[in-house]
Amino acid sequence: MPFIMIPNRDVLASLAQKGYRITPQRLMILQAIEEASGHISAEEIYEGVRHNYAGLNISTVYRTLELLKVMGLVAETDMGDGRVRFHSAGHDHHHHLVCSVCGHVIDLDAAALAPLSDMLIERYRFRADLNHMAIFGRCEECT
Amino acid sequence: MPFIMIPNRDVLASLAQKGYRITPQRLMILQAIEEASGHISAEEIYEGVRHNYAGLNISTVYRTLELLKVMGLVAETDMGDGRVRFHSAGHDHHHHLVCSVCGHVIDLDAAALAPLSDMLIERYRFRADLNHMAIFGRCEECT
DNA sequence: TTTACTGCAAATCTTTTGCATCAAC
DNA sequence: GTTGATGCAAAAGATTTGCAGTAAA
Repeated sequence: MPFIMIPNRDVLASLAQKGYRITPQRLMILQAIEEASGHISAEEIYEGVRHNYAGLNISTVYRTLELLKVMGLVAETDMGDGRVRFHSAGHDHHHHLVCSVCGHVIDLDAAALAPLSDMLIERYRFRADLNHMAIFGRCEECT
Repeated sequence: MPFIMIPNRDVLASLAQKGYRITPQRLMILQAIEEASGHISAEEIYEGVRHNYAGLNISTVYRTLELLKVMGLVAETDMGDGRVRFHSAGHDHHHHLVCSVCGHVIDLDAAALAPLSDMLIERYRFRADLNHMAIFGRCEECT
């Protein structure tokens, strides 16, 4: 009953290898995450996929996201708006500068926080998972 | 109907000055935030205050926190456990290294992130409000 | 006296869960 | 045929809101 789907070979292999099943719902949810330019919420994935497959249930989205998260295939970021957002872990790591006033999000590449990461390990023996990070503040326009 | 209360002159002055009223509930909520060593949730404030004043309602706690937040008297931090935590904005700024495995929280003083803050302003014109920041990762024990 | 604040109850919103059915392997 | 996945509905947990009564100034 599904439609077009762009399988991500690596992800599908990871799932199959651990005995998880490749279902149309999972394929469509994965596709929605891949296609999203960046951060996408469970509700947005749900709405997006329903355009092709109205039968999808929101709990399936949450269960799939939980699975992908545990497998390290997607990462989540809390942008402070009361819902969690996801992005493909395969994409290059990046961070988010979130403007508290206008909500604008500036992406920041991983390298920009390398010094911070190094300092935390050296001084606190704390291995920061900086792919989960959102930094709040004010953007240039809202200063 | 309240009990002892340790008024914080600055905060009380700020409230009165803007026409907000000084109520026993607000005094007790403020006291609870002041007494908390660090981050405290709405539910914890509620439970703490109820020891002295059983009549308090949780919605009053949320409304007071919202007011104090807008006035810049308290700051909030999302430690990733599904509820927001607060601390007095008057206290010296600090940050949190949150272990995703054991939940342990290491405090980090503001100075440690000054280089990051400078870099974000210089390179992105983004004024980070680092008092709202929690960094997730793994602590030494959980590596 | 005026009107901001509170308590109460109900509503919202996101995320989770139990269970019977269904479909991937 | 097995058993993991899905849909449905209901639950859970945090936070918000409408409203009428209460109390701070």
